[in-house]
Amino acid sequence: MSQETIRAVDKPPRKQQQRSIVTQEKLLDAAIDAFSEKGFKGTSTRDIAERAGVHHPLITYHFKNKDRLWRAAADRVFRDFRRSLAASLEVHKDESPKERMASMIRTYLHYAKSQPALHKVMVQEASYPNERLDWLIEAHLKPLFDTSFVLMEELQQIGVAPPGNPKLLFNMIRLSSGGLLALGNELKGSSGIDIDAEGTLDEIAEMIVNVFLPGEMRQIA
Amino acid sequence: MSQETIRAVDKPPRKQQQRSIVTQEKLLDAAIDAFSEKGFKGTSTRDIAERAGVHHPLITYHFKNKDRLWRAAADRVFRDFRRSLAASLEVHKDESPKERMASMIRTYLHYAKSQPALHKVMVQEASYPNERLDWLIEAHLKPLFDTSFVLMEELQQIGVAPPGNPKLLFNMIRLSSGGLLALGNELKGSSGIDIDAEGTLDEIAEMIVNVFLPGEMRQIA
DNA sequence: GTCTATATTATGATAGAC
DNA sequence: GTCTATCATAATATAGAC
Repeated sequence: MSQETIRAVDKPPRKQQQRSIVTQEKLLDAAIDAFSEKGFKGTSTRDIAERAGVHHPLITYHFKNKDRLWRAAADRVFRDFRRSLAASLEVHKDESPKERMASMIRTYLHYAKSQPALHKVMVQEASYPNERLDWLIEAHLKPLFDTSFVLMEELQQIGVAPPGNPKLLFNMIRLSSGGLLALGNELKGSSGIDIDAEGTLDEIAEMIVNVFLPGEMRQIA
Repeated sequence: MSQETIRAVDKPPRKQQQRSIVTQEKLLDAAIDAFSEKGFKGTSTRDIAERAGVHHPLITYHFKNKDRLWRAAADRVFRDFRRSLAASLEVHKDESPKERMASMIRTYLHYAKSQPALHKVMVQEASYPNERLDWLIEAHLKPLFDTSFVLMEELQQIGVAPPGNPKLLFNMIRLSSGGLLALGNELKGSSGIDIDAEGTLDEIAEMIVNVFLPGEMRQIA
């Protein structure tokens, strides 16, 4: 008794809790992969459990049901990405708007390469109206996009980005970037583009900046 | 007996065959919608039969199995699109390369708006390696893309399109266009963009041409 | 060509032993 | 916290009546 009390204050988590966290992480990793590949309906919880190397009733135990597992998986992907993005924005916060947007694009590309679910999950769920999509928009997409729209407008005002609806322009950047990575399986066959080849990612980043932010910067006052 | 023989030469299809075609068309329409929304695995043949207002064993009767129904549905979408594209190319065949590509983009946008499955099916199947994707690439994507790559290079040579890998550039156009239409459900909530609003499609077309084909045409010799 | 009935397998979720 | 056993439902596909 007293031993346990001392341990609880000293070494924080008990062995049981540690193992639980490991199981949850394994399930989340597997869920992210499975859901991004086959969508919510196309994925079975048994498949997820198998990928995680875990018995399938444990999903109910840790996440209550399939829907909550999906949300937990999406949370992890988007929270993770937001952290990467915030770190990148912090590093470049004193640079020009063009440099800041360019580094956002690079961060997005690199994150989406290591975690294709970022883009795939959005596309899978957006393919028909449903509650998960509504939740995704409110919880993650809107907060993420709103700051980008402001930067986009700024870039148009100083003549770096082409004119037109800034929200449309931003979404075009996002869809080009995410789409090229999400369609890796197809691009090799249809276009001879190998997304995994050395240098391809940088080539894509450079081209996107070139196309969407072609203007030279005008000095402000 | 003799009546039937005369009819078979005169009025071509028998009543039975006509009804069969109608049933097949209804099933194909339903299949295109369902597969593009929830992917191959996420769609049940029962759902397709219900949407078509047909008893589900009829799918086996007309298409043998789920896989062949999917291929028949994809065939219809892509064949249809190729016909639209060919018609458009024929109309603009004597115009400048820039005008030809611009009209290709407009054709793609208008077709993908009326038939979102064109883009959605590609994205759904490309999300993980599988046989249907391989078939789609060989049967439809490669033939469709190869001619576009040539035109893209031409546009770069005359300074209309920005430099860089022309295949990458073409895919960016395709993903921006198709993606904006396929993500209609999301864009309204995340970005306040209403894809169904009067004029939005033209606005998108204009912006894509602006961004990807910004150069003025140089006169050749 | 169309339908009902059914075989077989997969799926989400739960109960209860350890 | 983990496992086995199990239930109810839904899926693909087939057989055979009409």
